Amino acid sequence: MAELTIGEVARRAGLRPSALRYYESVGLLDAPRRRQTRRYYDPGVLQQLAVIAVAQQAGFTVAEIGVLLHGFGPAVTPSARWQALAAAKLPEVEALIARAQAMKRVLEEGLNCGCVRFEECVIVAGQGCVAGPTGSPPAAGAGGDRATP
Amino acid sequence: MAELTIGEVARRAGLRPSALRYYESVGLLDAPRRRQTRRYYDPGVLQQLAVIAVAQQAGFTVAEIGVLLHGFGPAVTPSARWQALAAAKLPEVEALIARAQAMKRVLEEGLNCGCVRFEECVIVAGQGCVAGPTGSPPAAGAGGDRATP
DNA sequence: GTACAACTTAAAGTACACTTGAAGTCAAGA
DNA sequence: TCTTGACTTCAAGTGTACTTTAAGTTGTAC
Repeated sequence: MAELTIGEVARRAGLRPSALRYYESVGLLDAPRRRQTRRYYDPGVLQQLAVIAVAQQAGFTVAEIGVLLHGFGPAVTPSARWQALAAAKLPEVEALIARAQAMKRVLEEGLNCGCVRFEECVIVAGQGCVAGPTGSPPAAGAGGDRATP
Repeated sequence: MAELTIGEVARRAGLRPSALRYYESVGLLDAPRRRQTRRYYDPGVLQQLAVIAVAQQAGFTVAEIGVLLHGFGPAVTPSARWQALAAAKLPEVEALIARAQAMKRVLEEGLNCGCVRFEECVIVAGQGCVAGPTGSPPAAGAGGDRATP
């Protein structure tokens, strides 16, 4: 059983066949050999898909995974590519964590807020709620201006 | 200066005029009065936009913000609506934080990894890297099967 | 030989929050 | 009056990672 159909690969990898065709079309996966029109894969493709899965779990986009797998030319090792990309991605992920934690704080303040109308609630001004049982001042950043579009 | 043009409101709120028209079209913003075809806003719209901004920072979608502002009928106070929605949203945000922290761990393991080829690196198998200076075992969850699509 | 499942392609669809473009209207200053 | 900039509507486009659909082909079991 050295050959796998696309359905078999998809089932083992927990993907849909359409995802495998998509990965092939964007260059993440090498084109497998064919008989007539059908694709037949070596079992090693499952390892490649595992690499892709880990990269996705790390937050890389499909385009970035393409660079990870094939970018920078053959002189650069995969490990070096991963490290270069990971070093660039880490601040993004840290920013995501900070944003999500800020969301959580806003939600928790809202849960503890006793204001009846939004307008009387100073959460809106970025200074925490005045009427609720929580009086803890939130993180810095005066309200009013959002990120420039 | 009791009236603001759409450009003026947009500038003060840090948005584009198109965003205000979009908010109006999906019901987040009341339709302002018009002279001829042009929109003229009361300054109070800035407070409404601030509420929308806070809700967005809390992770609510535009549809959810619509419920927040107008949903459940008039018998329910805005505060009660916020609390109902925030209680439902909090687990989502906590899951987002957990996912992002998992991403960060994967990236950091990769940065400390000394493997030359992906295939020799056991990060792929979900057990951390064997060759690198870090020997810390990662979180649970055996590799192989991803979330069902 | 026939039925049926699994495969093939290309194009379009999905979700979200807007933005962009085209073509036209309006207000204000010189 | 003319110009210029800001506005109007409506439709289509953006980015991401795929999925879905349609229409046709192939492999396998009976």
